[in-house]
Amino acid sequence: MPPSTAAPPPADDRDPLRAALLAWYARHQRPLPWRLDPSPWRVWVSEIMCQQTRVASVIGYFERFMARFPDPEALAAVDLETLYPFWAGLGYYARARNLHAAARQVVTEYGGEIPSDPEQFGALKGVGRYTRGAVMSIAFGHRVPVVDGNVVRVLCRWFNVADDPKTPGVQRWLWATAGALADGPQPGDLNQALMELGATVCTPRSPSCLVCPLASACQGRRAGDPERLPTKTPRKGPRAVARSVALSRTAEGHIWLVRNPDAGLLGGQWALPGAEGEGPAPLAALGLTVADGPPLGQVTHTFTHQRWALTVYAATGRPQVEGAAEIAAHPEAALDGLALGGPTLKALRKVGVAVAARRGAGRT
DNA sequence: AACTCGGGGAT
DNA sequence: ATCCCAGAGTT
Repeated sequence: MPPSTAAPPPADDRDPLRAALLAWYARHQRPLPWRLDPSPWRVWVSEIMCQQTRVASVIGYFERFMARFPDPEALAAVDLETLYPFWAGLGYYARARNLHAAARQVVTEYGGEIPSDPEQFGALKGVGRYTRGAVMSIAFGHRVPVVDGNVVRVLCRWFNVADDPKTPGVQRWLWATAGALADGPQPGDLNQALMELGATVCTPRSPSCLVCPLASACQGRRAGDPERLPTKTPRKGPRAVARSVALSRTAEGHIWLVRNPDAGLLGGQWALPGAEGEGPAPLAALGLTVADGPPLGQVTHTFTHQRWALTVYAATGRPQVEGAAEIAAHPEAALDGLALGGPTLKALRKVGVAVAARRGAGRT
């Protein structure tokens, strides 16, 4: 029923639970680094890094990033190639490019000061409705909502919403309901409380309803089996892609790598030269001479929408890859300082090239 | 509205 | 193996 009414719950139902959420959050929040010092820049960077990424895997990247880029000016002053190693392994590299562009916007348009106006901040590259709400509420205290995957789950269970949350009607209801909750004291804490609850209590599977501050009001629980919510849409499986890549060394033993163009998959990341297809033929098309004998190894790497089967061949020669941003031979000792894509990292390890297990360890 | 865009932790 | 995560941009 809630989505069809498209109205937030009445205030007198909302306020006691709002207080319960804030009390629960004050007691049970995780001590995350950006909560120690919630400056606009730190909150912004944390929100970008956390997009579609678990908090636990962000923390290390966040600390290294902030040590090297303590403010928008520091990021605006470097080029993308300097930034990429700090993002390598975190995924979704357009986030890094957009943040870099946005930092330059802040410097040129706002004198280096992050705008506190939601309209202005929301116009920056890579800042969508969620990130705008998060930074504006957490760092500036504006009473604006956030709706992320956690909030969707919490609200759909709380109000027993069985319709697909991706539909426009439910989206409107979600933002309106989250907006009503955020419209009060401590909007940043309230927003974080909803997300924290979704991340630690109202989890996708096996929610801990017994310790939930909303349990008595939860309509999804009252209706039975809150775990069925939110309704999930069936997703397509990844498309299978066969790729051949080459381990080609110079006379000095340096390894030929190519850097992907910024746009597209693994944008800006270094990779072993290769192409779609099976066997040595795709590599010969790159001007490489493939050694006789069996391939050096095989690895698989699954993205959201593609499943790569990578075959590594020993080869000689300098690769000629159409559209590459850069082609260069690197000594093995220098590989750790490069932004290496996931599939290449796996392939190098598979064929015995030592690469540090630690990811995102940018030079400082 | 449907795709693209990563990687990993939890189950 | 599957799910899904402090989403945004493009088509």
